Amino acid sequence: MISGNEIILDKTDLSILRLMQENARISNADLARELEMAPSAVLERVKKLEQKNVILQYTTRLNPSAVNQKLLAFISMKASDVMGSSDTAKQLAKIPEVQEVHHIAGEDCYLVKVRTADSASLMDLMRNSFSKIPNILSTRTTIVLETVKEAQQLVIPEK
Amino acid sequence: MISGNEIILDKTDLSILRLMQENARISNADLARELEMAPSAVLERVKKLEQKNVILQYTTRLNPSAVNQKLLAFISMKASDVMGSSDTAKQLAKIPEVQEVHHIAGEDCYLVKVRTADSASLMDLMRNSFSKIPNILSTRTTIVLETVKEAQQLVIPEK
DNA sequence: ATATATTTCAGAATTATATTCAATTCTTAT
DNA sequence: ATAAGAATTGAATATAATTCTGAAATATAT
Repeated sequence: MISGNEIILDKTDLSILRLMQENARISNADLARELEMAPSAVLERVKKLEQKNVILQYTTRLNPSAVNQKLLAFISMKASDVMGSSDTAKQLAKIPEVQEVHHIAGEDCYLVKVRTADSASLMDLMRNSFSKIPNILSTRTTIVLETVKEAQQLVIPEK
Repeated sequence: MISGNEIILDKTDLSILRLMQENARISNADLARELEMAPSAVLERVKKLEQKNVILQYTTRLNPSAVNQKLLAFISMKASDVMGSSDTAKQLAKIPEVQEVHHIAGEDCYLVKVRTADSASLMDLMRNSFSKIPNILSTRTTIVLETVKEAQQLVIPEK
């Protein structure tokens, strides 16, 4: 095998993924019933999908309000990164409140999705975390008033 | 209780949520071991968290490339919605390729996160789905070159 | 075409887990 | 203090996960 990493998924794999994306806690037995296969066969496929890095994570979507993460914002920023190096992005990614970091087309630009308790917490974050990252030339914050559709990953407070 | 829907989560609940957000397929037995509690007690809490809508969904994060969703873009749009009604957002939310729909501050503005196979698919989507939604006055597409951090929900092809 | 290797699958056996429930302990308000 | 309600435990049993083996199907090499 010279080529390398082309991942081929058949109909059965895709069905498994569809069911597990919908409900990650579906039992292997139920999966097998849906697919009309033996549980052992299904289990083997799931393990391969994990190994092949098709399945990245089983996660739980939480109600943001319930864990006191009521403010959602997108911050776009201009940075003076040298081509190829993206230390800025990596440092942004380390901040727990930062849910997503995307390097976007156009300029030296990053788009960051942030979730905090309120606007005061967001300002704290910008003062204490963002301001310590070098290369950031400017930021522009967009507050989300209402989210109609979403999948998320939240920062759960210690206590 | 006159107030109504204040959800109170204790330390144990938060630990459960933290563990389950990290790995939705953790067994109840393992959860109990981690928390040094009886499995039955943990199970009861998890069920309550589901009932109280703290837990929204157990989901599986997939490798976008593996399911042929290689292009990620953010589309910001101006719409002529009447205050309060947000049919536009609801219609956007119905499109499977649309992962997120946020109503953002500033003007009558929506921010939409879209994932497709490639730029041709994105253009198809804009021609065939977006253009059929009334009230949209203008759109601006931002292509993501690289994602450094993310949680997602993907459209899995039928076959 | 044929042999060989690889992959996929089903079914049985074993081990582990989920689930239920009655009894008990812990909380909280009075 | 104490009653009422909530949460937890532990044991029993119902379900499920996991492992293994061999058969079948598929792919690859000769």
